[in-house]
Amino acid sequence: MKNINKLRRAGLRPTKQRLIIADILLDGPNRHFTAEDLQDEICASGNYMSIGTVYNCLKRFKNSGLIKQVEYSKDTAIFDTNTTFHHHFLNEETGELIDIENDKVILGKLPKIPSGFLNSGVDIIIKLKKHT
Amino acid sequence: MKNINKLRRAGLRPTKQRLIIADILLDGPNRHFTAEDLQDEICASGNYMSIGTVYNCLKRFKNSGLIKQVEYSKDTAIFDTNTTFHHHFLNEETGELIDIENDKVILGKLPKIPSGFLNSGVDIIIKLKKHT
DNA sequence: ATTTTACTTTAAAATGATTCTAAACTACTT
DNA sequence: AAGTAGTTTAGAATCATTTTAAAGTAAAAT
Repeated sequence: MKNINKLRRAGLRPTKQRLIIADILLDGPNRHFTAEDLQDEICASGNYMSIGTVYNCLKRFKNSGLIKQVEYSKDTAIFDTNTTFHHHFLNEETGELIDIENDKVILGKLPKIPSGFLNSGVDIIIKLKKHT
Repeated sequence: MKNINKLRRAGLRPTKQRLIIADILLDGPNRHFTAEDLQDEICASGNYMSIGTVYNCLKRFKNSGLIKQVEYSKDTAIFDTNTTFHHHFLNEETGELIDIENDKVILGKLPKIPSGFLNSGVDIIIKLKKHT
């Protein structure tokens, strides 16, 4: 149960609800999920949490760097427990995302950054369709 | 007034409403816009169109290849009159998008595509913040 | 240990973008 | 000119997300 410390280190008050979420998200393998997915898992773990709290916690976790949010999701927000700098494959048929670790991609040529601005991050999405 | 032919070639019945939108979108320089932006422009041109029709037309225009939709927009759908294969700068503070033509970026190394799938397109977003 | 204070959770209402519905309309075909 | 298939419309419906205001709880101050 060291998630209480993870929360404290992240500057988050370790409430019962945040610990439930931390236990679900921060120990297992990386994954992509929606707020509703997480609420279902909370239920499956024998707990209950209002959807408002789920959204609220996810926002705090994100702002504290415990999770990330995938930037190019359409209708529903998708969160990501992989907080490293990385990219994604996107299965266009199912919407499923697969991580691409940063060292698997190299940008050989970059455009000139508009003057007055800095490059603050590159997101690459490789869309996939089924091979015929 | 050859937009009537552009619509016909795209397989769209050239209704009054679609022509109003085509005149606004398809003649000037490229741009990024939301459904609401477009409705405002329609008003400014002295016409009226229900927001449902604006959405409906945008969907048809998109499916016919007359416009594109930017894939990684958050809350509001952003459309793009630039139908070439290209990428974007994203001003993180304002949400403003700037096109990056395809030949300005080269991917020097690509990850292995998961087996059973084909690469069906790559989207690159370079986020920008103001230079301090 | 008790009180205080600030932050958190909750259910429900509110919001905002988008889609759907069913009726009225219009472009195209015959 | 008449038929029919596709389109527009206002308004209702939907869905994800945020806000609200009250009740609850962790941490700080007494």
